[in-house]
Amino acid sequence: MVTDMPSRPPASRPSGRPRSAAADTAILEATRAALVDLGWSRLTLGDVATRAGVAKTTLYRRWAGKNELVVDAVAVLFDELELPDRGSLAADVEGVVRQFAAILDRPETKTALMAVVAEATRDAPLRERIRTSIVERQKRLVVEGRARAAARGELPDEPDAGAAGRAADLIFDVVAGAVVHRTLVSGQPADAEWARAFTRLLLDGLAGV
Amino acid sequence: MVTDMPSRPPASRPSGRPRSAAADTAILEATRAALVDLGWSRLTLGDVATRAGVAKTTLYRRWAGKNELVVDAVAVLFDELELPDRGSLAADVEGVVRQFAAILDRPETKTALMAVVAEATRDAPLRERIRTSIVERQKRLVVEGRARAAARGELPDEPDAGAAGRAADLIFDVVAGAVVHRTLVSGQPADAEWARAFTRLLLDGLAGV
DNA sequence: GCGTTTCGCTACGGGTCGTAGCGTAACCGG
DNA sequence: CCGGTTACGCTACGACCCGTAGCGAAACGC
Repeated sequence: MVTDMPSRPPASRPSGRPRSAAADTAILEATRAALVDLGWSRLTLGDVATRAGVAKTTLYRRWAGKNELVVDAVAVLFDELELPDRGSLAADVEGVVRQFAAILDRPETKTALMAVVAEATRDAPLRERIRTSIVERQKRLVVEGRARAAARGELPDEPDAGAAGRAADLIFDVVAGAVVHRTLVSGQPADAEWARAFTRLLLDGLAGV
Repeated sequence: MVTDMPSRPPASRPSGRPRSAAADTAILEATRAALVDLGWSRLTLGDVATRAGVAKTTLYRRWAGKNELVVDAVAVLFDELELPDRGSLAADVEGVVRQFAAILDRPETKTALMAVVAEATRDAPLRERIRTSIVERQKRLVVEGRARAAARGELPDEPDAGAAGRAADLIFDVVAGAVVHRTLVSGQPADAEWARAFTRLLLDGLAGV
């Protein structure tokens, strides 16, 4: 979404014809459909506009380019992420893994996520956009699961806030990275059996197996 | 490399002007340079040909397209991977992490690796090419490190070959995935401190920290 | 020399990009 | 009801890159 809000909260009626909210959702939906049919590289903005029943110029008025559009189109899929309390740290870890795996199983995300990450290596604003709209939503689950485990007494309390943050970052990179690598690089499904084995490894370590 | 070898080993002299080996290396080198300067998306084959001092048609005679070319150009960087025996499992794990991190620190690999992986989700031959020329070279280190640890008695022997293979796959996805995610998604360096923390997590597990 | 294959070069049709320009539509205030 | 303002649909455009065809010249083995 393009955030060019004038910094005036009271009665922010910009006067004039308002942007069609229906067009926004239609465009994002068309983008996901195009990703499924064509993949990242063959996807063109002209095609998306046609699918959405919208003029190409309208698309360019709202998004700077392909990268930003696809990030927004895929980001909504991460809204469904949530972590019900399953009673134990092991069960919660497995729950997180299953959630990540389910999203990465969709063809839209398979082809789009790595592509935008690749683009983000040379585009700081895009990197920030990905961070806030995708990465942080995932990370929330990890932080939440850790807090629960600490409350249950399964993990030692960490008084140092800085160290706790670094630990959460590390665990997040391990969990998300493993699922992504398994799914996209190794090209094999992160199914229930794999999730169980990964959880055991994460909790008990290499020596514990 | 295009492997259109005629299945005739004896005296395979195809008669005619041989392909310039110098052109191959010049093209791959020019590709890496272009990746550094332009990144994946702005890289064009015409530009690579110009940089290499080679006609564009020559490039198309040897590689099917951008994907295949970049995979070959980046693959050679993984040749330097090796795992000197550092005496303990922890030290060896840290060594592997440092090696992966060093390669991912280069701007060529940063922008190229995720891009080709994204393309590979819709291109099975490309996936196989990546597997044999990049992934397997990394995986070798993990298998080797595990064998050493077992010989030292740091890990229990695994008589079942199938289970051992699955375990190696899992560990590889965890190690490589964590480094990749840390570097490219979280956008932070996998430095010595991080490698140490990760190693401790991998060996002792969540509870051990 | 002869056949064969590669090379450099030029040229081309086809596709996508991102933008400009125009007339029309929607919403607001007076 | 009527200007002011902004969004929309449409068309057209130059610029760029793609991938290939066709040519003459160069580099091998025989």
